[in-house]
Amino acid sequence: MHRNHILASLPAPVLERIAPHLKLVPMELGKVLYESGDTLRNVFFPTDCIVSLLYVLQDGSSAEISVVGNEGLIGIALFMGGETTPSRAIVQSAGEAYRLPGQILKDEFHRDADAQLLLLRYTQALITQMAQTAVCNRHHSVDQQLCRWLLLSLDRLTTNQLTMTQELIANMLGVRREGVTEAAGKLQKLEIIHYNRGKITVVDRPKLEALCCECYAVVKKETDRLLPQRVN
Amino acid sequence: MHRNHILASLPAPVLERIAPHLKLVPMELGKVLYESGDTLRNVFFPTDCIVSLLYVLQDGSSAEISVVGNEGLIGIALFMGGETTPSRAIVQSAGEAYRLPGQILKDEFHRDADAQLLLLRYTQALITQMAQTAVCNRHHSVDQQLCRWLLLSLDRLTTNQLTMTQELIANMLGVRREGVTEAAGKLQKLEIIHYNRGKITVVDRPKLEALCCECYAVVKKETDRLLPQRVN
DNA sequence: CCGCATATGTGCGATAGCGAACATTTGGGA
DNA sequence: TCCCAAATGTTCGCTATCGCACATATGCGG
Repeated sequence: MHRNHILASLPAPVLERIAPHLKLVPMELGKVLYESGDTLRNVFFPTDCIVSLLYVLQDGSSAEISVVGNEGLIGIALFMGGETTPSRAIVQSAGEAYRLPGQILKDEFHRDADAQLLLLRYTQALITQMAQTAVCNRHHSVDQQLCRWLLLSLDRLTTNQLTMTQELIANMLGVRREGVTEAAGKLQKLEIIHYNRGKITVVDRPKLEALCCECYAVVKKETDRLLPQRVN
Repeated sequence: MHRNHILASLPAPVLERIAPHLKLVPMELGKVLYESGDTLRNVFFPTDCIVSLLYVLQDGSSAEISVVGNEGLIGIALFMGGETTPSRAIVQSAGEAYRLPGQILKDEFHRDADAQLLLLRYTQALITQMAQTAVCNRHHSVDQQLCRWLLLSLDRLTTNQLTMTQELIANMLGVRREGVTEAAGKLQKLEIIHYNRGKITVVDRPKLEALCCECYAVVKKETDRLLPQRVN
């Protein structure tokens, strides 16, 4: 359970109480944890998977508004009192996560002040990520945003390789697949990444950070401030 | 105090306790309530003013990530545990607001469960607005976004006239002033709005809603669901 | 090891928005 | 009343991204 930073940071008594209800479940690539408007029954604490929160428009176009890995949890709407959200949560990188019935977390949220503070601070970090995404969408190029996206993913993985087609990345970024092809081609030419049929390997992370817009660093800094126990 | 929906919805005992600390203060156009990174000392409950939350990039360009009027409050980072946020809060439409020392609200947040639920649900509504803004920034035209922005402002005013130059709107939307001029010109030609040197009058709201992208309605619906006591 | 579904590459015209330069209008203060 | 700063209007070339069409490459299942 220590592999998820939120679980690892919960006060011992809280963890003891919820432990019996935690179940490690597989998270397959592409699995939808919840659809826009669904009533949330469970929350998920990723250990080694990555989940994207997407907003989907009526015409089917979409944009990723935040990414969740082992630094966080999926289902904040439960303790925020909303029960549902207008977003879709989809597994972007396969792995595992601890599943917990929402009510159990909700109970602890109201019972333990430290747990509550932790969850609220994580939520604020998530808010920062969403807001910065909004600005990034407005002002930065696809090239820069791809760098940002790769860094966000990299931070949530233990390897430097991700399994992800350009088509899927395009969906996340809310741009055309061709745009991603072009941006990724540039990065490959610069020997920063290497990719092949859905496998992307980042070979020069420093250069990736250099090409990226400031949005990545802003969010990372704020997340580290809010959740200092976080390792990544 | 009933003019702010959050204050109006607080449990009576809570309101009684905080009332002595509430001070009605003027909110002048352009006033910055807090800068990115500032430690928040007070929270503000607008009665008839509008405050924008902006994210500002290093190069000075910016984008509005949410709007707060009498349906909400400014300073959620206080009870979310962060104390600061990377955003700027600026008065977009003059008026008044109740100012409250942050610590007072924080105390009530931890003391009264109903007050806490209310504040958290408002925060979730704000999250929805930010996320939808991110998608809107990605996929919709300046024309549509101007409509959305006008509707958001209109909802927070008692009149159908707003005091706002195209230059300022451009800052909010994160686009060029000329882009706003063009979009506003179209709306004026269609007899939907009328404007003159910083005064904009909306004369045909239904048409404005028809031209707007879905983003406005999505956020409104979700806000109404989360905060049913809201009048607007 | 063959074939096909899937992933990636490329080219083209169209367009929205940008950046800059400059013209025009207008209302409030000296 | 007049003037000037502020607000709005207009033009032009430029670039990023789009939408579409189609070409090419490649790894997995039979």
